[in-house]
Amino acid sequence: MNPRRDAWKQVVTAYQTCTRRYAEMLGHFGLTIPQFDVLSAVSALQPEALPSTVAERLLVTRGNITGILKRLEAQGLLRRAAHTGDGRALVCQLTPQGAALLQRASAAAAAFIEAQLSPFDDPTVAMVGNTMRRMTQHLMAMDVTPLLGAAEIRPPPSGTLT
Amino acid sequence: MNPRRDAWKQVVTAYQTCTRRYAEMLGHFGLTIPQFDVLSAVSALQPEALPSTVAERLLVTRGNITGILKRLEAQGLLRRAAHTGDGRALVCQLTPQGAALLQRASAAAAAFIEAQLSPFDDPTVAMVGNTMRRMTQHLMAMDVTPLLGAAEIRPPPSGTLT
DNA sequence: TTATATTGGTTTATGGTTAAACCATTCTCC
DNA sequence: GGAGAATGGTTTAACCATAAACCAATATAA
Repeated sequence: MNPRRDAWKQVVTAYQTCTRRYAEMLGHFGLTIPQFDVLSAVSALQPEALPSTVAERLLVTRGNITGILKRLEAQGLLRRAAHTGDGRALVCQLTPQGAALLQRASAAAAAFIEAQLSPFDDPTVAMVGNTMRRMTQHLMAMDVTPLLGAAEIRPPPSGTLT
Repeated sequence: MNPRRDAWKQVVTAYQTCTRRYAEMLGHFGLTIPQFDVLSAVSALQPEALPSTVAERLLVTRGNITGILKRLEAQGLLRRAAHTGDGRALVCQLTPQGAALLQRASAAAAAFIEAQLSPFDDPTVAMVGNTMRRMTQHLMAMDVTPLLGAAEIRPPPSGTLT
């Protein structure tokens, strides 16, 4: 119908399709996407990978990271130890198994993206990337209040009913 | 580092940024993105909006839809009634409040996408959309097994420890 | 018709996500 | 040194999502 809106819909569909295939691929390593992302971040942030730094890097909340780290630790892929010198902080480190798994999963992840982009030539990829970079900038600066009509009188749902 | 992989990263970032702002916008109407999507689907599927049809349209599982419909019904935006003629099926219908809310939220959603795309001219938007459409096709057909190295010997996590 | 398969919907278990409240520790600054 | 702010981490409540098991009703087929 609207060709511009439809184009954005194609972006959404491609992203979602990619995410499904990517999750399927990482599943072969026993990892979810967030678990792989956290392992990667911890590895990249050595030797001082604090959970809060990982959260900031991945653009998620601290509370989110807590659970993922807990599960990775339960799987023996990662250890958390008290930070010497700051009683609040934890330091995360990959176990040898975690490091080995990450290495294999990272290679597969890189190959996945290569394969995903393989039908497209460099100028096309660059043009898409550049457009998306500008779009992110624009989205972050965008003011949504003028889009709301006179309609935001609805209170957030109060009572909780399962 | 790798310019092609970085370009895809820009797509991911733009999508995630868009999703955050979009959720923030719909929050002014007391809706989450999945709730808005379900309301839209139910409206579009009148007069025979079965939960399973909604799930198929939104590319999510049936079990997912159950909970969202329950919450929308608890908010008085939607009703579920037994299907006359098929004892298994339910028929979903928006309440007057649900229909009114959807109309206002839909207008805002359309305006959001317009605003999001406003910095870009038609050829640019069309090029991105077309590339993404082709990418979706390619992703769906892609075989991931050759990307796995010799590494998928890892069993899915067995024991459950919170 | 009766056995079997399919279909529509829900539930359960696991996991990701947020916002908000909270605790302990550290930092700032008077 | 001590009051108060800021920081690192966890917990809780709410929601979304999946896969798998399950139930009831319908459809298929023998």
